[in-house]
Amino acid sequence: MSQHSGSGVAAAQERTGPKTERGRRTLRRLLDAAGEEFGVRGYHETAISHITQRAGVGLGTFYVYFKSKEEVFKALVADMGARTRHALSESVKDAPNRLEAERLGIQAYLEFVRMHKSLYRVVMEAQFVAPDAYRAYYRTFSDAYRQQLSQAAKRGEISDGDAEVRVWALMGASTFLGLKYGVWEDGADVNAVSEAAADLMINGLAPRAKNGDAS
Amino acid sequence: MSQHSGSGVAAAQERTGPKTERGRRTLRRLLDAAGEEFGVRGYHETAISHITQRAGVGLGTFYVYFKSKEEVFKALVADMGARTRHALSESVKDAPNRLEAERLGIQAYLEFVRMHKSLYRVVMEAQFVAPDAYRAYYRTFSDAYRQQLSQAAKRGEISDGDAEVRVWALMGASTFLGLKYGVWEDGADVNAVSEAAADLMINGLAPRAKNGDAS
DNA sequence: TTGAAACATGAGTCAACATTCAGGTTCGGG
DNA sequence: CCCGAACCTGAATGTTGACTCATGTTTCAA
Repeated sequence: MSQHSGSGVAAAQERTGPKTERGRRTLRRLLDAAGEEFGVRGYHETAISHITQRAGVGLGTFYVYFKSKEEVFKALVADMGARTRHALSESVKDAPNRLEAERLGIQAYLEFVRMHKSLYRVVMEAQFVAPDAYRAYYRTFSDAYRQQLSQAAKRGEISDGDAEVRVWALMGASTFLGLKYGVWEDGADVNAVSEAAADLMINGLAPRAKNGDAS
Repeated sequence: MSQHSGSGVAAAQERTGPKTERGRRTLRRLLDAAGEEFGVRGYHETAISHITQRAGVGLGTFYVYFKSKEEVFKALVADMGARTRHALSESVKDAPNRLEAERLGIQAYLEFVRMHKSLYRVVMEAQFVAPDAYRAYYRTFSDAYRQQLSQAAKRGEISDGDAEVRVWALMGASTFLGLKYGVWEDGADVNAVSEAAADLMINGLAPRAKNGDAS
C-alpha cells in the first residue's frame, strides 16, 4: 500500500506529497476543512470555495493539492476507513473470545461514529459519489471480519454459518444503529443500545430456553 | 393517508391530479422514466431533459406535473415505501409465528429489492437528497415493525429485548444484504442467503448447545 | 546572496442544468 | 361547430460552480 504520511491520508500531486513543512500544513488544513464541509453540507452542496475559505487559503491553492473535487472526497473515504479499522481492532484486541469481541466492537463502533459524525456521513455518501471507494471500504472491512468469524467458528466460539452473509448482516446492523443512535439521536445511551444490539447479534430473537435460571 | 390514485403515487399540480386519461398516462410515463433515470444515474447526474426524453414528452411538460426536480424524487421515495410495505406484509401475512415471519420477511425483501433495483437506489440516495423523506420512510417502517416485535415478545414467540434497537439492527441487516445480494451480486442464491440471514437473526452467533443437552 | 523549486492566489472561462414562459394543440360538453 | 379547460412544448433565461492560468511570494540549499 501507499505510505501514509501523518495520519494515513493519501495525498494528491501526481506522485509525491508536499515537500515543505508549509505544504504539509496546508494539505492538512484542506483535508480537515473538506471533511467538515462534506460532512455537514454533503458533497454536492459543498463548493470548493467553501473548503478553501474554511481552510483559510486561496481558491487556487486547492488545485495545488488535489486534481479534482472528487479526489479529496475519495481521500477522505479512504482515511475514514483506515481510522475506523484502527479504532475497532484496538477496541477488540484483547477480547477473550469472539462473542465478547462482538460486544466490544459494536460499542466501540457507536462511540466512534458519534465522535466522527461528519466523516461518517462522507462514507455513506460515497455510495453515490464514489461507488468504487465505497465498495472498497466495505470490502476491506468485510474481508477481515469474515476471517475473524470463520476462525471463531473453527474454534467453536460461535456456531457454524455462512460467514459472508453474517458479516454483511452484522455490518448493516451496526451501520444503521450508528446512523440512528450515533448521528441522529446523539443523546441516546450508547451503552444500553450496544448491549441490546450485542444481545441480538449473539442470541438472536428466539426465546430463551425456559429454565429457573437467569442472571 | 392521502388518496393514492392508480399506484399510490402522490401527484403534483398544487391540489389535484390529472383530469383526463391523457394526463394520467403522461404522469405515469414521467414517474416511470424518473424512477429509471434516478435509479441508474443518480439524482445529480440526472437532468430533467433525460427524464422527459425517456418519457417521450417535451421538457416543459415535466413542470406541468411537478413543481421541481426534488418533488418527483420525493414522490418516488414515498411510492417505493408504500410498495415495499405492501410486499412485505403480503409475504408475511400468514406466517404461523414471528420467527417464521422474520424468515419469510427477509426472503421477500431480497426478492423485492432485486425486482426493483433502481427504486431501491432512489430510497438510499434520499438520505442525501431528501433527508426528510428518508427518515419518514424508515420511521413508518420501524413503527410497524416495532409493534410486531413487542407483541410477539408478549406472546412469548421471541425473547424480551429493546424492540427499537432490534428493529434498527434488523432493518440495517436487511438493507445491507439487499445491497450486496440484491443489487451488487444479483446472481447470488437468494434462498441460501435469506436462510443464513434468518438463522443469524433468530439464533444469533452463539454456539448451539451440545446435543442431548440439559434443559 | 541568489535562483529555482515549491507554494499561493483569485479573476476569468465555460459548460451544465433547473426553471420559466408565451404561445400552441387536443379534448369534451353544450 | 364552438369554447374553455386541460395539456403540451422547447427556446430563452439566469445561476452556479468546477477548474485554469498568468502572475506573485516564500523557502532553502548552495
